[in-house]
Amino acid sequence: MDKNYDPAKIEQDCYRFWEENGHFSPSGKGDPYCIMIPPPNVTGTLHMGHAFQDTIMDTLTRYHRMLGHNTLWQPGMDHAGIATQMVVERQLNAAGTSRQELGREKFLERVWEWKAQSGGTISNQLRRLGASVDWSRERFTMDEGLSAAVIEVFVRLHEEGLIYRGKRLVNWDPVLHTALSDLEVLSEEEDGHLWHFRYPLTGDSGRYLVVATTRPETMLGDTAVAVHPDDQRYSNLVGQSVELPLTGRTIPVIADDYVDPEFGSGCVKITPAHDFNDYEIGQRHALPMINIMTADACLNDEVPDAYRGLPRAEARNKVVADFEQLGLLEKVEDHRLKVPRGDRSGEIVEPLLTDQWYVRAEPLAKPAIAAVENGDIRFVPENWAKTYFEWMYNIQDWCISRQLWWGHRIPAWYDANGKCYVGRNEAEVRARNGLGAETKLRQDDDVLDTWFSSALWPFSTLGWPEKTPALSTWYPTSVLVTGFDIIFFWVARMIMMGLKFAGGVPFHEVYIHGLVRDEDGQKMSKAKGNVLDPLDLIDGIELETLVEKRTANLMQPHLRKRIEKATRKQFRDGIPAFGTDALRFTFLALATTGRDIRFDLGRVEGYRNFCNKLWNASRYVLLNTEGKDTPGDHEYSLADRWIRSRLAAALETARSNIQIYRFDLAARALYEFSWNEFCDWYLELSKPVLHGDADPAVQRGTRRTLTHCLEALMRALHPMMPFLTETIWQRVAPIAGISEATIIHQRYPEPSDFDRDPEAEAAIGWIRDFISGVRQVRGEMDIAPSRPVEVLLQDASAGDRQNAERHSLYLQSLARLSGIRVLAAGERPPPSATALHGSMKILVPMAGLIDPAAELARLGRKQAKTGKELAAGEKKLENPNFVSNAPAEVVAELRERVAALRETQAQLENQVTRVGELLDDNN
RNA sequence: AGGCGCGUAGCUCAGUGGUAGAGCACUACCUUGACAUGGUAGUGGUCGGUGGUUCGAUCCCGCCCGCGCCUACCA
Repeated sequence: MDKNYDPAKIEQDCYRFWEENGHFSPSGKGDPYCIMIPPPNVTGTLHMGHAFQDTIMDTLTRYHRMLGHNTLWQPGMDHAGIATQMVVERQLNAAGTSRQELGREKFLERVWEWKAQSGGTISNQLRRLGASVDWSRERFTMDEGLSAAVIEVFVRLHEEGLIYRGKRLVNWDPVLHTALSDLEVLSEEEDGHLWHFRYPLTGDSGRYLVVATTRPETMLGDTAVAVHPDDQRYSNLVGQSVELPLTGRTIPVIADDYVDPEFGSGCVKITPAHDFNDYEIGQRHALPMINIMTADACLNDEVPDAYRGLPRAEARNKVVADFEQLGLLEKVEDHRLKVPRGDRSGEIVEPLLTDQWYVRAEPLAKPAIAAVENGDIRFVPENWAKTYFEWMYNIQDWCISRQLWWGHRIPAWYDANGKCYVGRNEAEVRARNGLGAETKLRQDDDVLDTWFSSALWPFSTLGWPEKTPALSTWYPTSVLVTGFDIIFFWVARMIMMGLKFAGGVPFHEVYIHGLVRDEDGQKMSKAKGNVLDPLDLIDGIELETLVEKRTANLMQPHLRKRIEKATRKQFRDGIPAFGTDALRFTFLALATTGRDIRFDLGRVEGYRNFCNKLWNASRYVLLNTEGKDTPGDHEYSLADRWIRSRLAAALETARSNIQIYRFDLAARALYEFSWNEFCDWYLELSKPVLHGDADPAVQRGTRRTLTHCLEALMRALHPMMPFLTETIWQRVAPIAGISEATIIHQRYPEPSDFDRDPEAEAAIGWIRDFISGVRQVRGEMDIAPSRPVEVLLQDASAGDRQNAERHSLYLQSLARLSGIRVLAAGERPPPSATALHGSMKILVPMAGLIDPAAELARLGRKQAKTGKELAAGEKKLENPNFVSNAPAEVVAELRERVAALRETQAQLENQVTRVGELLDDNN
């Protein structure tokens, strides 16, 4: 083995070995365990959030595989309708052509070409992350099988009346020319204005109502003015009408609870065709809906000539100018308002009346709510169930049509009269409706929302609607691992669809993880320029390359300077290569409940060092065991028994925490065991045994313990850091008598594989305290570690003497002692520095080593510390309420502690006196 | 406006009704034959503030301050 851990040398070979040998395939034996990957967008690349999520899923997958379960981690991607279409359109535009020029068929060919290329980026990233997905089962939402499932669901829902077509108000992207889901609309506060317009009252020249609006141009589509029914100021006007300026129309004044009398003038202009609230008011009052805009958000022919064809913004200016000219502009105020923008185009979304397809949500939501209420599905952490219910109780019908080309085309056909037929294909439609070849049918141009196919993902990937063995084996899946941001859009919809079509919940548990943020707590986004490619942490990246990467293809090029500056500041020397295992371990260590994670490079570095530590510990083990085995019995030393006991404890903690998704606690238990116990103490304790002339049977016991513990530790860590553990395991397993090719299918270690041994733990505790005591004196007195010292034991009990005798090999080696001498009762020791060990004193003679003044200072520090603790304890015991009310064992414990502290204090006092005398003598 | 979460060492984060912990950073010493991506020892915290419950609160409860997110939005 190399002296230093170098992830680049092992990781990719390791993955290739696994993949080529089909090690990720389900075993076909044991309880089924299945995770569906939340399909990433085929157009994109995996960001830190994905890497975090994938690490968690892979850890669960590998863990359950090692528990002997029939484990499937199902990979795949979604087709990301809008995003993908946009990318390809941009490519076409750059090449001087367009989607329209190419035509639908040719365009789709181009998209498929792009998909082949782009999808490769993500699969490569997944491989580099060590994801043990079953590649042979990879699925894509536009695959034939999945498309068949989409059509089947659409048709069945339609047959049941749960899908309908209607003219409704939708979020319309005027650049991309499609409806958007709420998820694709981002509302941010922006500076705007509030314009106050005067609407003259009909038949009463000179009197008018004042309405306030943030969107003056929409007044051309007003069909009413509303006031609150209880508003005294206007009650006499309800039922009358106003003359809508610029249009020559007369519109009614109506009363509706929606109006807030406190805001503005208390009068609201109502534009049912261009505002969601107004739309509902329009419904309630049967108001006409006048759509005044085109798909480009320009004014259409419903408005007076002067405004026709104007873009929204220009129309706004002209309307305001015209009001001013007419003397109908009351005032203009500055106003902050939330502006909804399409997240892809960045353009302001226009509420627009269009023909769309909808899923009737309420009947589907009912059983989906029940499934969480009755515990069929459990959220982890549980809090998220609230978020889920919140949405489900207020669920709206779901607009599933999109005016795109890339996606599942809606299986509906129209005849010449516009009559609509739904069916699995044209032939079925004709057959069912008795339509002969003479009837011309035209398929709906629109496609379905990507989320519609994603909602079927847990069962469509397993072969539904066919009754496949995979479906019956792995559905319902075990757990869904995802972010909270898509509980509404994806999780809830999978539950509804799963219950409706697959005969049960799609998963039993939903593990919701936090968001990965940058070091300043900012959300990572391309626009902010603070995104990190997980591969850049794995392989490292030069500063210049990183700057280039972050500033390339910016939507808003003016941000370039700021991003570059921030990047140069944060990553002065670029990013070093940490390797996948370190990155994964970092994610897991930070995966606490319900909390976003701030990504901290320092943590990754720390865990990279941990990898190196494991690497070198293994090197030590191999160096001392490989080819060193000799036949004969073995005997376990105290240290052997101790480390086995500690390993059992660590395994217990690790296992129980993985079960409850506390990866941070599991990771920490194994980290602490590895570093603080196995490396810091056990390996050191093994040295005097192996390098000395110990009994060969004991040496065999130690070698055995070294290999067995390391081998088990590698298995315990494997789900978290797969590459390092596989590499080391393959070397150490044969020595432990295991002759198999890979760690992947080995059993996850159990606490009962090793014996708990309280006696050994106590004994090693004594030894550690002894060694630490000497080291403290050495450290604080600046005695060179290379210089052996002799220690004297004063007031040693029979047990102490026995321990010192029995464990002298350990003590001498780890504390670097030249000898241990027990002082006879009453024997006066030479001037010494002291370490207290229970009632025993470990004395390090000062002669030539220690400056009495320094020892005095050190004792002083100890006294202060002990004194403080003692005072607090005594104060508590003096409180009669405490003594009478606190549990007896708590009081007893405190009494003991205080007694011990008094003893310590007295001994320190003693030493201070003695050293003080020495100082006086010297003077 | 409603909901959720957070506030613990300089930084990133664990944690518990009864002696406050880790990693990184920092200080001193050390290249001892697994590892300087290391070792040993150490410095560092009125656990956001304030009341209450309790013998005892960093932990439970109320209020306040600060931060973040989500949902609904005021035309």
